[in-house]
Amino acid sequence: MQMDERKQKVLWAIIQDYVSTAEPVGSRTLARKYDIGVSPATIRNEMSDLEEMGYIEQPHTSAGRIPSDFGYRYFVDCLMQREALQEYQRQQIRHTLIDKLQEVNMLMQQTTTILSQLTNYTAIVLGPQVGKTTFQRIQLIPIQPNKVVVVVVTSAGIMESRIIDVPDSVSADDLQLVADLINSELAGQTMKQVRNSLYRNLSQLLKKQKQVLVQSLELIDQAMQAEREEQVYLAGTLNIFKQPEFKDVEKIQNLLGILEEHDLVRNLLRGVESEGVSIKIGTENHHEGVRNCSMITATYQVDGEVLGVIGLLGPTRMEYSKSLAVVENLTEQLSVALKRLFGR
Amino acid sequence: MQMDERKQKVLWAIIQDYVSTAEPVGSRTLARKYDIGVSPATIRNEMSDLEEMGYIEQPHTSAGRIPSDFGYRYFVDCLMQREALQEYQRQQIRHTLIDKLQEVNMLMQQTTTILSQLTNYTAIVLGPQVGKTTFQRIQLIPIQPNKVVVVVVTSAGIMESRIIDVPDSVSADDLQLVADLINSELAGQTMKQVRNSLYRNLSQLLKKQKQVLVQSLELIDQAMQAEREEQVYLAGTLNIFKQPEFKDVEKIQNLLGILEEHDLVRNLLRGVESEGVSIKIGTENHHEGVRNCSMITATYQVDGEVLGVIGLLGPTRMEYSKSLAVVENLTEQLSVALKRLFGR
DNA sequence: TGTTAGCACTCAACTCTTGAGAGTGCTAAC
DNA sequence: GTTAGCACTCTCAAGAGTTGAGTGCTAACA
Repeated sequence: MQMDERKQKVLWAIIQDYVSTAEPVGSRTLARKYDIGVSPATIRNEMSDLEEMGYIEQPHTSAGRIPSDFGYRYFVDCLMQREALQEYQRQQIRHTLIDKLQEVNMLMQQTTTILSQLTNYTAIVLGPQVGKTTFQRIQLIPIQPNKVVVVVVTSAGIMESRIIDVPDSVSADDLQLVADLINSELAGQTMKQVRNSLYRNLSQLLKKQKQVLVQSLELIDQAMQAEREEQVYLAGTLNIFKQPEFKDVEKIQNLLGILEEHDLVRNLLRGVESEGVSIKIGTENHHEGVRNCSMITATYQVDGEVLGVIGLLGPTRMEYSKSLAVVENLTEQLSVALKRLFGR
Repeated sequence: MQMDERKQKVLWAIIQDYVSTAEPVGSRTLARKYDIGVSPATIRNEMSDLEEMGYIEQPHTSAGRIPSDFGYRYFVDCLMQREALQEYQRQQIRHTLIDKLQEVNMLMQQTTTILSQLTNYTAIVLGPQVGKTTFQRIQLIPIQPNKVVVVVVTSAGIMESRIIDVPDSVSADDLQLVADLINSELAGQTMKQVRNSLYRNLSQLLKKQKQVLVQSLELIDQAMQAEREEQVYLAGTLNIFKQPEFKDVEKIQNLLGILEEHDLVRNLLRGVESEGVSIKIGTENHHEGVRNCSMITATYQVDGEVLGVIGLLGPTRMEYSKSLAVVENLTEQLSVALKRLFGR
C-alpha cells in the first residue's frame, strides 16, 4: 500500500485533532471539522488503510483512531510545517536571558524556566559540560583562626567551595604559598588534565603545608568529580498534571520519580544525537519510564563546541511544531548568552 | 461531660488504629483488637460521648469514627507516650551528619534527606539564618583579561559569587586595593550592619576603581538579599504519594505546588514557635493548603542562638510519637554538627 | 446505676443491568 | 472509486439491587 496525498491529509487531520483534544478521532469528526473533501465512509476506508500501515491505532473497537508513535514520526518528518516563533515569545526569551547573565547557574535555571513556561511541558537542561572547561584558580581564604575557605574557580565561573580546618602551625604565608603553587602548576588546564597531573607532580613538593595541600587537592578533585556530572536543571515538572494522559496517580508518581533521579535524567538526555536538534517519540526513548512521552532536545554550543543539552519532555501527543520552534530559538539565544559569559 | 480514664483508653485506641489503617474505626474493631474490657455496645456509648465532646467525628452515618484535629491535639498533649529512637536510627543520623560536615549546603541537604527517610514523610529544612552571621571577606579573582570572579564569604561559609567585567584600565593591584578596602572596612560585621554602612562609608573613597567597587558592593548587597531569605531544603516530597489521603490527584498537585513555592514554605515554617519543638495539627496551620496536614517543627541552634528550623510535613494521621523522636534527635545532632562547623 | 444483647436503621460500596452514543466494517448502489 | 445505509461492537454513565459495616435505641440484666 502506498501513502498518497489524501492519506497524508487524513493522517495530518487525525494528529491535529488528537493533539488538541486528547480524544480518539472518528471519521465523522474528521469530515466535519477538516476540509478533506470526501464523505466519512471514504475516510473510514483511508483510516483502515492507515491503521494497516501502522500510522494509527484503535484503543478499542468502537472508538476512533489515535496516532501511533510511527504516525507521529511520519508527521514530524514529512507533514509538519515549521512554525516561526511569535515575536513576543522571542522577546520574552531575550529578556529573560539578558537580565540574568552574570552567573551561569542563574542563567541555566532561567533558561529552563522560560522553556517550560513557553511550552507548558517539563523542561530539562544539562548544564555546561565542564570536562572541557579549564581549571582557573584556587583561592585559600582564612576566615577564622584555624579555618580556611577553599574556593576553586573554573573558566566557566563555576566553583566549588569548602571550609577546611588547618593546624595552628600553618600561617597565612603558608596558605599563599600553597595556593600560588597549585595555581602556577595547574592553571589553564582542562579538568581532565588537572586530574591526571594532580598527585603525580605536586604531592611531594611540600611538607609543612601538606595537610592544606592535600585537602585543597581533594576539593579540586571533588570539583571535577561533581562537575563531570553536569548539573541538571528542571522546571515545570508539575506541568505533567495538565496532561490528561497523566490523570492516573501511578503514572505521575512514576514520572516524577524519574525526574528526581538526576542520574537517570542525565542518561536520558545523553542518549540523543551528539549535535543539533533531535526528537524522540514514545518508544524511541530508551528509558522505559518515558515510553509514553516524547522528548525534543537540542545541544547548545560556544565557539563551535557542544557544551550541553536542553530538552523538553511532554506526552507523545505533543505540539511538535510549536515546541520545536521554542527549543531551537532558545538554544540559539542561550549559546549567545553563554558566549558573552565565557567565550574566547 | 468529663474525660475519664475509659474515654481516654477508647480515644487512644481509635487514634492508634486509624493512624495505622487509615480506615474509620468501629466499636466492634476496637473491642476486638484493643484491650478495653467492655463490650462494643459500651464502647459505642463512649464513642458517642467523645464525638459530642469533639474529639472524634463520623465521615458519614454508617461509618466508624475518625479522630478530629482536636482529638489529635488531646492525644499529643495528654495521651502520647514519648518514644525513644531506635539505636540504629540514632547511628544512622550520626553517620549521615558526620561524613558530610565539610560544607553547610551539603550538611543541610543530608539532614533533610535523612529526616524524610526515617519518617517517610516530607522533610523541610530552613538553612541557617544569615542575618546573624557576619560578613567575612570579599575576594576578587581575575580569571581572564577583563573578567573577575567576585566571591563573598560569610562566617557561615556560605558564599555568593559572580563574574563581572572590568575595564582594561583596572589592574590586578587595583583589584587588590578594592578588596583590601572592603575587607578592612566591613569584615566581622553582621549582614545587617554591612547593609547599613555600605554606601555611606565607601562609595566616595575611590575613583578609578569605582566600577569594580560598585559591582562588588552590589554583589555583597545581593548576597545579603539572597541570604536574608533562608535556603529551603526539601526531601521526600514524593512520600506524599504513599498516603492514602492523597490518592486524589488534585490534592497532590496542590501540595506539590505549595512545596515548589519556597516563599510559601518559608512562611509556613516561620509561623511556628520561636524556639524548641512545635506540633501544628491540621487547621492549626495558617496556610490553607496544608489544612489536612500536620507539621512537626524544631529549631536548631549554635551557642544558644536559633539559626533555623527543621520540619516534617505529613497527614494529620501521622505517627506523632515516632516522628517527634526523630525530629528531636536530629535537631540535637544537627546543632552539634553545625557548632563544629562554625561555632565559636 | 452502669453494662450488655438485640434489633431496626443508615449509608457507602459493589455488582449487574440497561440504554445512549460514538464509531466501525461491510455491502450494495451510484 | 465513492457513498449511503445498516448491523454490530464497545465504552460510559445512570440506575437498581445487594451486601456489609456500623450506629443508636431500648429493654433486660447484675
